[in-house]
Amino acid sequence: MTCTTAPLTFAGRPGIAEVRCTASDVLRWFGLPELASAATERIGYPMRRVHAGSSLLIEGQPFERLHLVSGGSFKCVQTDSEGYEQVLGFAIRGDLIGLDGLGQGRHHSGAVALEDSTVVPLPMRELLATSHEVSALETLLLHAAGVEVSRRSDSQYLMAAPSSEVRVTRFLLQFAQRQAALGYSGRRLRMCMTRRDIASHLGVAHETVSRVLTALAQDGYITVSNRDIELLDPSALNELQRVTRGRHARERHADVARQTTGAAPVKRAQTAARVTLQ
Amino acid sequence: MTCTTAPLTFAGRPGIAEVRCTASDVLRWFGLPELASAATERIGYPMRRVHAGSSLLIEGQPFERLHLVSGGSFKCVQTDSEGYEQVLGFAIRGDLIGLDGLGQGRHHSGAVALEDSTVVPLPMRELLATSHEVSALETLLLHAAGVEVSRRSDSQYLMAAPSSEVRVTRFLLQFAQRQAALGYSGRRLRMCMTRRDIASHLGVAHETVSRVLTALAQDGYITVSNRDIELLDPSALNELQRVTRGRHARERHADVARQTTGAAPVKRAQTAARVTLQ
DNA sequence: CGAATCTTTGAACTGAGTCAATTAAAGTGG
DNA sequence: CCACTTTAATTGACTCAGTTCAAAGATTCG
Repeated sequence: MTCTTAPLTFAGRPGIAEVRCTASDVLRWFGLPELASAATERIGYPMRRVHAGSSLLIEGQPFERLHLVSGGSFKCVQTDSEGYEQVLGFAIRGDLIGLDGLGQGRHHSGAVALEDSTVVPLPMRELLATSHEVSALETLLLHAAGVEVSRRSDSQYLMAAPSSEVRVTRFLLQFAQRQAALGYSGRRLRMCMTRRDIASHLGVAHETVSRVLTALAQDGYITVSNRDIELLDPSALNELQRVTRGRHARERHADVARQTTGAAPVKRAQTAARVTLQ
Repeated sequence: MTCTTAPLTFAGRPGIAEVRCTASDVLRWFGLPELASAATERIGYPMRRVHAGSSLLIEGQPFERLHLVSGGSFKCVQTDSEGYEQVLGFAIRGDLIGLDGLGQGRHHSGAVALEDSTVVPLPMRELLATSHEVSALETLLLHAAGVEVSRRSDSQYLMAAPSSEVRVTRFLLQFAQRQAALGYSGRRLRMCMTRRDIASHLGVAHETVSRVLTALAQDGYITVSNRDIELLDPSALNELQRVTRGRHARERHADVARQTTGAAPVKRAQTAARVTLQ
């Protein structure tokens, strides 16, 4: 809930010089290192810490700056009139938060830190002014917007999946891919969000997320240890994920299960068999 | 599938001068009339016709221009490896199509005309060049990106709804709102898409869309005549739409049904009664 | 170390998906 | 303009995946 507007010092200790970074750093974190130049090297931004659980952005707030996540992670949420919190997505290092504000000058969604995190607040006014001289920043902005739209498409694709098993699988693969793109392991995942957050994002009950994860683990596709998930068989997961609405969803699924029967433990194999028999 | 790249003449008749519009027109259609100026008046764009059922954009195509819908409507789709067509959204007059291409320089989704339509193709290269002098175009671009992100959030909210009844209701209300914003009636809706398209967008079976619509009609909330839908009781629909995951969804629903019992025909009232009794 | 939150698991019920069949609408071509 | 085909929409019957409710572990955090 706290959202200090005054310039923050690192670790919240006043008197210590605040940590800063350059526009070049921003471009590199965002994934456009080739745009860094002497000009961007001269532009500096202060950084800001956000503690686990506190809000970086609140819905309805006027849009004044974007935030680049330089460390940690966030969930982007929209709270409806009943108090239900819809998770729209998760932001990790390199992601820009707040682009929805570009439309109406007001944020339509909030952002909550999932762990202690750091961001680079980028004042829009300044950014726009500078971008006329330094075209790299203009490119950054448009590129970011495009990436955000694409990412939302992916989320829509997630949520449209016919079965919750497919939804969870798609989510795992997408998350793994993003981690891999940052240079982390695409197999050993540390999930920074709760099951409830995942459930909200996928549009299912949180118990279902739990059940699907244990089911996938029983099939030998993954291992689950609390928030640590390892993808044992990404290609098999890829098959699972492909199942779509309309065409023989169950058959396909059975096929996949059958292929891995050797590795699949008893309980789950029965399910597959029962399905196949019909 | 056809996607002519050569400059088109109106109604496809060669020899007739092509229909053009100015950047001022574009700004007005998009909803930013206050940005039109003498400068934008001097910038001209040709327009293009797209026949019902043909593709304006194909997935994977390199991103070269945005398209402003000046008449008609489109569905934006993503086709997965199994051939299943996921509808990401619908574009009507004033909407910009193709913003997802800003990210990777390549379109991740396609666009298909739902009826005979007209668009204004805006070449990105030209747009970027001009925007350095005419800031209205820069504003347009950023504004459009923000609106697009917000719109996707709305879609995610749609798809996350716990029951298909809520999903369809939210969709109707959102669609009505967009029509109203364009100056059309927000009550009498002409749905330009098929039930299947709606179903895909909401992540439900197309039969379910049909059933929900007839159910809503039986309750007296709407009337349905093929693609013409009239919202009889928007405020009641608003109540329905508010139902979220987790808290007494059924109770709430029953409450709503009870309020309108007077107007509600027999069959549906029974349903409500049964629910209330539990 | 206790409180709170998160996670898992079980049991029961039902909403919505699938399959199937009929009706309606919209094209198509003679 | 009217048969004919094709596609869209509705409706019914049946079944199961997933929600809800409940309760027991696990983990985190003051």
